[in-house]
Amino acid sequence: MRPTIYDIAERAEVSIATVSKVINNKGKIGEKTRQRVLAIMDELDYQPSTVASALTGKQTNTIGLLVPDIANSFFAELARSVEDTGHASSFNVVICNTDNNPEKEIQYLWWLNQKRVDGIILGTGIQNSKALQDFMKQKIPLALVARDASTIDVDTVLVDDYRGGYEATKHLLTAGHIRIAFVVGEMNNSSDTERLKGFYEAYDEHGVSREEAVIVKDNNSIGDAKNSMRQALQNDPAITAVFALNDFLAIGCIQAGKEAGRRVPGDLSVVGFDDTFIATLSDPPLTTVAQPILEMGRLVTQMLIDRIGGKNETTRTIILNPELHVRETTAGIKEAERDVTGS
Amino acid sequence: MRPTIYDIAERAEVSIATVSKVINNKGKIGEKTRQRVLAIMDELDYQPSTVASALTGKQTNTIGLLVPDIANSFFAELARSVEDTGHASSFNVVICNTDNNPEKEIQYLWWLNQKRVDGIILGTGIQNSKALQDFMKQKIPLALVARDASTIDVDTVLVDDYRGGYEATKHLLTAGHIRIAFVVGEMNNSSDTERLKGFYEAYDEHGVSREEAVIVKDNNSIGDAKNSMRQALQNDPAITAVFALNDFLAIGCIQAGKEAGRRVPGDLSVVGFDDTFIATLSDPPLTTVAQPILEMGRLVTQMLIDRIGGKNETTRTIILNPELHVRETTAGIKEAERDVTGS
DNA sequence: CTGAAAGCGCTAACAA
DNA sequence: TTGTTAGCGCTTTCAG
Repeated sequence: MRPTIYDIAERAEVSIATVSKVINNKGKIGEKTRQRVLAIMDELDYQPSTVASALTGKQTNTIGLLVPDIANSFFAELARSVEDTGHASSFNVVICNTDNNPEKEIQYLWWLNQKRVDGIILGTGIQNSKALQDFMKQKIPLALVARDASTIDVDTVLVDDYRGGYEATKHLLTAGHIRIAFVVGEMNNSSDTERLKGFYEAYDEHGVSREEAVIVKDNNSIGDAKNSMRQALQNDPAITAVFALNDFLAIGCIQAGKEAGRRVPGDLSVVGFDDTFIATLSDPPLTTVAQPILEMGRLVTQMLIDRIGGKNETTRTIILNPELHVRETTAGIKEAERDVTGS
Repeated sequence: MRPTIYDIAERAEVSIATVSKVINNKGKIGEKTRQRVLAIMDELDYQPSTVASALTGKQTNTIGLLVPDIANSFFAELARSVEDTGHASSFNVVICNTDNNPEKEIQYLWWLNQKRVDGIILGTGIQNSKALQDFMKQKIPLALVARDASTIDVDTVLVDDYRGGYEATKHLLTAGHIRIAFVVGEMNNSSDTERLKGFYEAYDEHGVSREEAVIVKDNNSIGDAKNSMRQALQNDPAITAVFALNDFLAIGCIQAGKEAGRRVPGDLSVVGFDDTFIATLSDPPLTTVAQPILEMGRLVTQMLIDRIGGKNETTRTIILNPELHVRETTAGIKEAERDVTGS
């Protein structure tokens, strides 16, 4: 069996209280006894049980992270950042894939609560806000990332989605594009709707009728985006640009464009969102609205840890600015026409 | 404060033993009391503390997963599979990013031990095998995935790397390629060396001198693979094909090839390894040796859970077959020549 | 500086 | 069928 504090105490001929003190170096203990205890702990490969100490009111040093799908690069990169930041403060992180399924979402919440994690980061929308309210009675520190939930009072880190949508669209409109496809997944969260608002705002500002915009929905997979886009291109050949709400969708659109004989960016400009590593892998490299993923992860995690530690009286919301990274999937419409006639 | 078993007992006017029994539905309890207790538990949002029950010898229902980097698609997909499988049996998973750093590796191992996780999946090499041996004295169930370690006796799931290397190379040799670049990262694990053996085996079998092969190393990042490959192509223009040990490296090579004016697959054929989702995103879609990632995750996790549950007396090793997925980055050397002359 | 003892929330005999 | 009680391994007063 694993040695316990009693084993150490016995071998060192001291009381368990003394051992406990050297473990947490608290109180005053003679240097000699301290060394002796330390030596024995080492000799027996002793490790204090987090389980036992948690029972006495101490932390579990574990936080939970809910995301829709860790296999999705955006969340994988976010998770990496969260874990790194947690690790730096001796926290472990438990990952939970919710698939945006409301039942899984709250199930995980309660599971984590039962395990007495010290805090939870929500990187996923919580569809069932009533259930969330209920859960919050448990008073587990919570923090939100990349998803807004103005109805509840929690620490939050997000990107200015409205602005991201605006910048991307402005980039396209300025290049002369009029008929732009707005490619979105389910459109079931605040990020999507905010980006759409920014999208329309740019239209208004450029004096272009919102009628010119075409909204394309899909089930948020690359394959489906490709199909929807192909469809859209058929129905409406006047489309010369697309703004996709994440890099995956954008790549699906590029594929659809190529298959439809459109050169990118010659005949079709594409802007994505997120700037995960796939944006640079794409051919051509994808112009996209970059979210500072690593920083977002770092910030939420730090906020959560601070709150766990009892700092942070009032809840805070940090809004980061997205940044348009212009690469090679966007071109001016003039250029496009020249290309077309020239060939 | 959160309600405890005492609160429930008091309100229900029964003893804590009774409450405990209904929680775990053990022993015999009258249907009436059972209902009453259940109702109260529900009313108070009571959740038994895993921490407390773990202290009495029960499981924590948590497993650890060590990987080099969750942001790497291969491991992200693996993690997803592990988490799904764990979830189905009510286990949560703690992720640990080791960066292949020996110190982080064992640190995580001990952390997890201290938290009394029920088992650990190693999806990363453990460089320090002496430290591992030491750790194993703790008798925490361990399982290995995607990495061989014949020196220690643990359940293992892996892919036949030798065969994967052989198949990929054979595909290229059969197509007429002779001078093939073998692009690898650090070459610090058994997978890499096994694949290399398979690579050479194919050379031998085709009666081609091993001298024709050129080994290209890099620091296992896409950018570095690109640089190394560019270099290699300059030094040795006779290279007509590359076998890269993962899809990232393969994409780096495609980029290098394109920049060097080589058409893919016209002037340069590329085969990757893993078949993560980026293989299909690539342009052109990447020919690659597919590892059954999801199945690997499912299998290790299930093995580990079985062992935790006390089944699985003897340790097992499951070897899965990789499968060459031929897509569009490989072409015959003849074809390539025709292309060149024809243009 | 060191130790005795109570208690954290739950499980599991063992009684009743 | 239900309750009493002794731990699980550790922290934390409070005495010495």
